[in-house]
Amino acid sequence: MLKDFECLEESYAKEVLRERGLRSTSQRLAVIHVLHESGRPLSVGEIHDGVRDILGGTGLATIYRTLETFEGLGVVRRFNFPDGESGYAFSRAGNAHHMVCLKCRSVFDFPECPVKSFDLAPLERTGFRVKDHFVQFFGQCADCGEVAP
Amino acid sequence: MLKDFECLEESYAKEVLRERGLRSTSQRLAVIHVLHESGRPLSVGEIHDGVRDILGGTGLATIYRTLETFEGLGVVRRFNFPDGESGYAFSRAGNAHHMVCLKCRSVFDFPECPVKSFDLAPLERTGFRVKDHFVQFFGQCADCGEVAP
DNA sequence: TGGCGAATTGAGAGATTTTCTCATTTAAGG
DNA sequence: CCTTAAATGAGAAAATCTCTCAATTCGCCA
Repeated sequence: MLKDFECLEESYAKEVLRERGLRSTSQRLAVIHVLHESGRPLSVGEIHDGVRDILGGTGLATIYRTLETFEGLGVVRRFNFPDGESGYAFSRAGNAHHMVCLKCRSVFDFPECPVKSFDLAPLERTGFRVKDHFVQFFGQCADCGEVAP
Repeated sequence: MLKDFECLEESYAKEVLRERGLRSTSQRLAVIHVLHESGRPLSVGEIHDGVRDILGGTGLATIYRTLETFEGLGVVRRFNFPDGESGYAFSRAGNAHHMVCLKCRSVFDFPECPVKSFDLAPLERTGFRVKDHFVQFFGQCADCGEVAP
């Protein structure tokens, strides 16, 4: 099952699961597969549908559990769009910097962490100690820009 | 009603509502009042409880409608915490940069937009056109830092 | 390869959250 | 004050998420 479709993302997820002593079930791999194929964040319902297309009757609870597990592992990330919608997408651990196309909703990773060039001095002068950050840029991706400039 | 408690936030909300031809109802002002008093993002339930403490029986639907309205006006913003929780807090229009204390959950505005110092060139070289950004820094605020260094 | 034990899943009930409807109330201009 | 359209309340309905426990499946080890 799924062998013909195995992608880098699935191999990566398998490895992370094994490292943590968790099992690589067909359901978990199917979730990764669906997310990878889409290229944009998917809702729980969309993921559920996608997984059922591959595996047949899959419980909704399993989708929720799988997303929770993967989010904890840093393999999947939840995105919140400005309009209140949200979805899940594959994401290598630790990558918290994204460009989100407002038109096609695709998500692109940054070439490098942009926060490195942020001037945090005035911020920390207030006594706040920065431990983590989350950065999203919204706009229009190259493909959508060409179609409707 | 509420006159004795009127704060800057309420005046600001009133003004924004008037500009758009929307009414300053006691429910809407109470929502602002509750958010202002708390200083941290509140859940819909917490806001509902807070408003009922002031006004008595207030419909939950009104809270949802009010938050939606205010979010559209940029007066209120929804926050999504790393642990999946979320809440609403007062926020001047356009301010999309926040420091969130992971301990007390307070939200602080930035002294200035940190993205100004960010070099967008390598990013836009990929064809992506940046139109908006959303930046959150997570860490420990000055108060929480003193208590538990 | 076959079997064991623990992790994982399925199914559906249940809890929670959000939306919707429409009669009633209320803000704000005249 | 009066009028009128905006806004609310109440509860039903829809959507979303969680939980439980018996059945299944993965991964290890012989």
